[in-house]
Amino acid sequence: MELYHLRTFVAVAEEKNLTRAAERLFTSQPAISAHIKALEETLGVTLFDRTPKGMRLTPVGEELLPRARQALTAASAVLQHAKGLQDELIGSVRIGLNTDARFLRLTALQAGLAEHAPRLEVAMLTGSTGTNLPAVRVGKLDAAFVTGEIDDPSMSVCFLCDEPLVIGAPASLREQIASTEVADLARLPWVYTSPDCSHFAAMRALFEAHCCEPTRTLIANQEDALVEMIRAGVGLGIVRAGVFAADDQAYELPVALPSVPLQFVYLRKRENDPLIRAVMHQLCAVWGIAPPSAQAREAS
Amino acid sequence: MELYHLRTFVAVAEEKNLTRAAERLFTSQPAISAHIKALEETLGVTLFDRTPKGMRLTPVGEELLPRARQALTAASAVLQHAKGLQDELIGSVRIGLNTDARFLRLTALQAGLAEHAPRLEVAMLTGSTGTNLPAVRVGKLDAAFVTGEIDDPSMSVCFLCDEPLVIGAPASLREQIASTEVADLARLPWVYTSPDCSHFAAMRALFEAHCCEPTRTLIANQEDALVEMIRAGVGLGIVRAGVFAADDQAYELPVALPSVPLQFVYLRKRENDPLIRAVMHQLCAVWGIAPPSAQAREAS
DNA sequence: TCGGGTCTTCGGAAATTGTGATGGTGCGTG
DNA sequence: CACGCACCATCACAATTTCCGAAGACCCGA
Repeated sequence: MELYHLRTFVAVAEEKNLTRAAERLFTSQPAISAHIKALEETLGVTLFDRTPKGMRLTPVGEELLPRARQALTAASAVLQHAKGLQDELIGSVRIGLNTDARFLRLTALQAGLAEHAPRLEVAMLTGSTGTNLPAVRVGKLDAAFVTGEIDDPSMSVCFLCDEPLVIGAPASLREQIASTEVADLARLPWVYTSPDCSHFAAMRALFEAHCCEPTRTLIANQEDALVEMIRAGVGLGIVRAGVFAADDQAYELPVALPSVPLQFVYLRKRENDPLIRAVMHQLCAVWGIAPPSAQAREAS
Repeated sequence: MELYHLRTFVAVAEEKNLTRAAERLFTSQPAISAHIKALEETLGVTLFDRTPKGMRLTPVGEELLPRARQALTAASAVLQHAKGLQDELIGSVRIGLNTDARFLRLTALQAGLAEHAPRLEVAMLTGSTGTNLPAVRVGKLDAAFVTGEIDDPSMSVCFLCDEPLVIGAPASLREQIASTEVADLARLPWVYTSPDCSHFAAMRALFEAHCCEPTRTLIANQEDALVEMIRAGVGLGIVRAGVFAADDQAYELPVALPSVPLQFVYLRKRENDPLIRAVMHQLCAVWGIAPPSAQAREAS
């Protein structure tokens, strides 16, 4: 038994006439006849009395008709519901963070997503550039914020802004910092970041340029831990410019450092995934960037 | 969209694997793949994520799955319900009567039908041989009791018993009835039956045999009307033997009359109709007769 | 790098379904 | 009463769909 049997059943019951039912279903009268015959055979009952005036439901047919209608309704409900879900994003998206929410403009991103995909659950998961990248690769994250150059052909990278770096120093060390010569600074204690963090590369570049190596004190792989270490007086460290503004426990040293790019990454093979596209659309709106599709159009 | 699409959808969702789903549905794996693909296309959504480990429902698929199940359940409910109705008689049967219920053993017939076809509505419609026959012919009745020989090849006739006839006379005429010679009786007033009643034929035969014609007074085409006319003293009449037993307003004359057969008739072309068969089965049980199928077997 | 598992795609075979013509039947009408 | 008409059933054949087995692509774990 298939749905077309039931559709024919209902049509014939309503039209009481094979020919009209056939017209209504855009097919031929023998086809309709065969449907009814087949249905009667599989059900093991007689649905219609054949009269010279047409088809009249038997009591059994009368009793089965509402059930057939119900089945058809249930089937079309699947279709109906699917149409409703057609362009709606549901499920969840996991986005990896690598620094504080305000700088990443997360509230705006969240607001945009909530408006355009109200049933989409958004998970913002704090991490770092070093943990986010592999997480995106293996699918633990759908996308992530990272800093520094990404050289991975399987990743799509979206540049958001340049992130100026500074050397942060604890207020408690202010007296020991006589000069801002790098060689002098290297003799003070430093708080390291983990090697896969872009700050680490910046630090290495700084000291290599001056042929010296800083005193390694402690490794922090989360930015907030790094910031806290510096404020607590553990040592110097490289942080994003501005984090110590209006902070009386730490301050920025006037040393020129290269900036690192803040970027948003996701797996390149998912660039046409509606979920990714929706996130990118909102993200680009928040950051005032042309969306990837527009970029692709420009490139072509 | 057809039911097999939904069946496949559910099977794949449960097995999470095309190959196993194919085995469960006794078909090949490419067929299953095509079903899912077609369903996704008509629904306009992606139901599964294809992974190297198998098929995993997307959130959309997850949401549509229960609806698909519902549709399948509704469809199988049609089948289920039909199976239940398979051998059950429902609707109504209309049986024409031509004389009183006790003589026709209707309570036993009704009891038998009620037991074996509880959902069958039985209508016992009083009439007469003359009205019952055409009613059966045009389908106003499904079957009927009639008396007298039936010569109609389109009818199946089932003999029930011989019905002895007598001449009934009102007590008020007792003194005027000197002899029971037919010629004498013919001079008295008579209550006629309608010409299509078997009693009419009996009456004609009686008087023709004695070369006389009775005085026609009134025509009654319902047996109970006839009986009442006689009891009221309107005239003599031919009735079934026994109706005036223990009646002080009328009595039977000791005149030999031929008996007429009581029969049960229905359209021959409906002899294999389950409704007719059920009625005949019960009727034959009530009257201690071999059912028509048994008769056919004996004849062959 | 290989073997085993997955899903997809492909061409051709098989089954199903649909078509148009034809036949049988009952009904109403001239 | 015969004819035409409307109806459904059936038939042979065509069109479509569905199905199958093989081969391809991909990923994972060994």
